[in-house]
Amino acid sequence: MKKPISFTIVDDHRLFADGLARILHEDGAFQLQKVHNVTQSFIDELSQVQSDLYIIDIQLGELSGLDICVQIKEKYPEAKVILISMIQAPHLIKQGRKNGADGFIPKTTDASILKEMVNRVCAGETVFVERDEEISNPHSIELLTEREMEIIHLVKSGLTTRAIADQLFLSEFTVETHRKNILKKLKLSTANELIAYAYANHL
Amino acid sequence: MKKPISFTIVDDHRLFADGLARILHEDGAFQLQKVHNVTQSFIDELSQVQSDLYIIDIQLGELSGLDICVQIKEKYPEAKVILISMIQAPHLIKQGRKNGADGFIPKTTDASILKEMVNRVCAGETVFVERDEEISNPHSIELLTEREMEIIHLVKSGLTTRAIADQLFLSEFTVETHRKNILKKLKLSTANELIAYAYANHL
DNA sequence: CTAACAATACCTACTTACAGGTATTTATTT
DNA sequence: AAATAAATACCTGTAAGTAGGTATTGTTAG
Repeated sequence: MKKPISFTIVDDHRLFADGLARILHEDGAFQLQKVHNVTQSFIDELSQVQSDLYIIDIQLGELSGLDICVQIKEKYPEAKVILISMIQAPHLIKQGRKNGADGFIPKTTDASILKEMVNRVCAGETVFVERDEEISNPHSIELLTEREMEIIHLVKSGLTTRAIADQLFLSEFTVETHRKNILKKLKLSTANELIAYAYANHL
Repeated sequence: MKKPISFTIVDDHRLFADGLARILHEDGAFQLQKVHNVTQSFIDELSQVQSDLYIIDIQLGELSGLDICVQIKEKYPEAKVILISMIQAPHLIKQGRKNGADGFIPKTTDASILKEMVNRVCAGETVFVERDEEISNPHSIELLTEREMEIIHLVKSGLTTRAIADQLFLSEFTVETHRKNILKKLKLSTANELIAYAYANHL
């Protein structure tokens, strides 16, 4: 007889969490807690109820499941964390590993795979389901440096070169250089295209 | 004893569809068909199996559930269609009504609400769950005209004023005027901000 | 009917972005 | 020790976008 495993599902999509709960329930898991209204105050709730396993959606509106993963691992280093995402982008998986997650699964996979994965993670394995299909320019994305990714995030939020330079305490020239290198690497020609690209590829 | 209702779930997120299937199954629904690999060839499949109710996700990667709704309503005018979406934006709900859907529900609602909704829709009602919280500048969005929305879509995809003008057979001046009016209405100052805004608010 | 709105088009002055260079410093790798 | 990559910074010329106007036409609501 296996020992009981307690789960916590963190997802602002109740319908998804409700369905997921039923899937896991079939498998004999209990003490199933669901968290929907994911706010920063969720961190406080963490200290009240500890689970053996946390299943966390990455795309949570305001917050990122990647950050919550870090917070949970800090509080409960022995707890298992599985990240779930709408998209299976390499950079998300990479970041998930960095943040100490025990597993990653895209929402495009099915219930049986999740169940198998949960069992393996609870047994101590780490299971990262890699992308099953490439997104547009995967190679190009890999080429980008840390600093360039940082610049992209700022461009994406609508900032001008001037504003980015101020924020990062850099020269405008430097920011423009980074910007040009980014455009060259991604084979784009304007900042507008870059923003569209970044959103489309969830950079 | 109620007559049996057949369902079809259209969603590229298997995990969501699997969970949803279990939620609906509890309610005594059967002939449950799930469609995951949603491609344009799905239209062909439609002619093979007819359901009483179609539950369709709007965000399907390449395709839009809004389009599939139209196609289903054309083939089976008597079939019920419920749209599901990650976001409860007014423009999506509006478009859903236009496209003949019988209901709309955001993923943030829970299983019990969905069940109630399914029952009501099958009974002939139309049920549109409106947004329970406002997104950033809801009033501003309403102010936008059809043409302005069209321009936004093109700006959003990274096109320049010149390219937009060519595509719409307009003068560059005209496009610039629209652009300025959009920025004024949304209280933004650059195209970059507009793109970021459009993506963030799923315009 | 007429006031308001939407869509169209033009103008000038100013700001920001882009293309295509060069160049220095630091850290890492061979 | 030399080569490579990353991050930094600068320059010039050209292209594109923004601010703040004006103005005409057609349609719609009061």
